[in-house]
Amino acid sequence: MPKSDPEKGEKVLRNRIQKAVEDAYKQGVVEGVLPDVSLPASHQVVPTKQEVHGDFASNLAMITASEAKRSPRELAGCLAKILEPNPIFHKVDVAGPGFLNFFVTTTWWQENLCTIWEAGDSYGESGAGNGRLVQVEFVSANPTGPLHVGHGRGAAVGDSLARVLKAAGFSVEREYYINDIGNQMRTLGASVYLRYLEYFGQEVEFPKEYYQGDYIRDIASGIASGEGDKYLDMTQESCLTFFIDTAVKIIASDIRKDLEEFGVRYDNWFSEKTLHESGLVDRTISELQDKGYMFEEQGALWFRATALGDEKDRVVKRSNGVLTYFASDIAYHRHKLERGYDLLVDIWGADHHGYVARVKAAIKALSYKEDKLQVLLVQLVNLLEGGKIKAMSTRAGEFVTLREVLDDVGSDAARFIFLTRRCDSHLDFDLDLARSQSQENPVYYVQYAHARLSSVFRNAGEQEISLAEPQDIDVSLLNTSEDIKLLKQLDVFPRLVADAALALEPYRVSYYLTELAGQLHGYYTRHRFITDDPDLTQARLLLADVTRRVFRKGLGLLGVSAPEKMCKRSQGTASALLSDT
RNA sequence: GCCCCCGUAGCUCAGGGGAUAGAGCACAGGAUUCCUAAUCCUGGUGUCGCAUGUUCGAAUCAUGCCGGGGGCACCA
Repeated sequence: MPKSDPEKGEKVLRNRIQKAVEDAYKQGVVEGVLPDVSLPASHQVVPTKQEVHGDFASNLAMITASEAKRSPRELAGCLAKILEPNPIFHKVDVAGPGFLNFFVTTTWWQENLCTIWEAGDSYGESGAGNGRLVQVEFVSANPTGPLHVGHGRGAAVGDSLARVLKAAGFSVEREYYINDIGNQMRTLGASVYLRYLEYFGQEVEFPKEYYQGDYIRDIASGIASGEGDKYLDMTQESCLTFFIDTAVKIIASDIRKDLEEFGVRYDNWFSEKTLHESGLVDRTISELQDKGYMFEEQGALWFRATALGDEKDRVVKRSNGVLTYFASDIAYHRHKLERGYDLLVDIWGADHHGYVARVKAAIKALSYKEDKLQVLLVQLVNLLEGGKIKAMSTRAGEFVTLREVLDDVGSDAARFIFLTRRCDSHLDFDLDLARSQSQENPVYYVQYAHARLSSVFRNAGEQEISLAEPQDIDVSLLNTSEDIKLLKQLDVFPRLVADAALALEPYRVSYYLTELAGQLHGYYTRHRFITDDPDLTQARLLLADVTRRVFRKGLGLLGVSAPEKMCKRSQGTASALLSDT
């Protein structure tokens, strides 16, 4: 058994093939069989989509054809002849309009398994991010009520993205921005105050625009039982701060608990209030004033966003002297930028897309490059039940909370489903599907693959079979088409993670895992891992071990558990979600 | 009206210059002496919204149009 070769891995293989093709062209020129043209930079060696096209394809013949004044197929034929003897190929084909198709030897894939094994639990990680420091800010829901399902999607996307970035060699921090100041807070405090009065039997008129949810009553009665009736004698104005602070504290801590139950932990909880208290908001505004990015009109102070790519100028301070939230946002992003991150990722609801241009304008005004900030807009979630959309009215406290969904379908199913779509596409979250303990539920499909492999090792343990050192294993026994397909799919993993990180698209991981699970299940029904032949058993256990690790790692990137056994959870009650109808 | 996103199989969606456009669900049939059948196998469907253009090549890029959603407040 040859030792593993550090020169292996999918990326290396591709680069090697690309170089081989280009060298072959030069050799052809020297030998006089190919016309002397400059090799275009657009030459690419790419993985193929179909098996019949081999493992990789080159488009060199097609893109040089017009300059070379020869037919692509003819050029490809010459190249193929030169490349054919290369030992990493067992075949080089000319196909279609002039593609070169490369079939890598099975030996390469088999030996590559040892390379993967040696990477251990770090397999899938890479240095694609070069240690660059990224901050991901997500959810950041106002602490005026519990999180709803839409926030859940943002949480799943943000957290998983952070995990993927970390695996791809970025340093990552997660941040939650708490809007704990401003008009909404006054409304929140006043809402609690009125419920507090009600608690003590006072007749109050509860305005429509106040927060209607029952949780407001809970907070009020909590205050009543903890602090008694001492606020009854005070004016609303004099005790409002207390009600605001208490309500925010309770709601924020509930939000935090919900998120933790969802597997999301933050490095920083950043308070908007502190931006004002430290004077950063005022300081930033006056600096932008000095730079000429501010002007006054009709008594208000405006940020000249149109000078920097936005369609409108934006108010920073209203004529009544009150700062807008945008003023805080400018200061907040400045604060983030000054903390030295190489990249800021903001994850917002799609309804905030009008905000992107103005915040980017602010970043430019602060003399930073606008691409320091990447905004991901997460589209709305439609909750489906019984094939119908459950309408969510944000007003009047009628919404399905994240907690209800978690209690109903569990964190794993919820996270997986949130991560099966690109974030800019609308997501139909089918509760019946998420709840179902069987076939249709995509999360179990992947988890079951992991559980099956775990079960194989449990059985091996019972038979006192343990995995030998890979160098003592004959990997050439992994020679069925299912073996080779699995080996190839495993090989793709690190590149997939790196690409997902660079594209800021964590959902790619769930696609990959679903595909890998399909291959594993197919393998499982056709072949046994534990066989009568000890050598074959060792080879297959090595494959099983590596595959299992990829599942564990991949599920970890989604924040989904990788169970050793599948066990039915107690059926959640559907009625819990219908309480608002 | 202006801006952003979307339009691909009956449904939900991948693919985002490359070859005969894919997967899941749904529908029908089949598979279990053997590591978990929450699994596997077989069966077919497409005007890639429409139209021009860019080129060796367009579902993919550009422009226009049609349709759906969202955004365009001294709101957040």
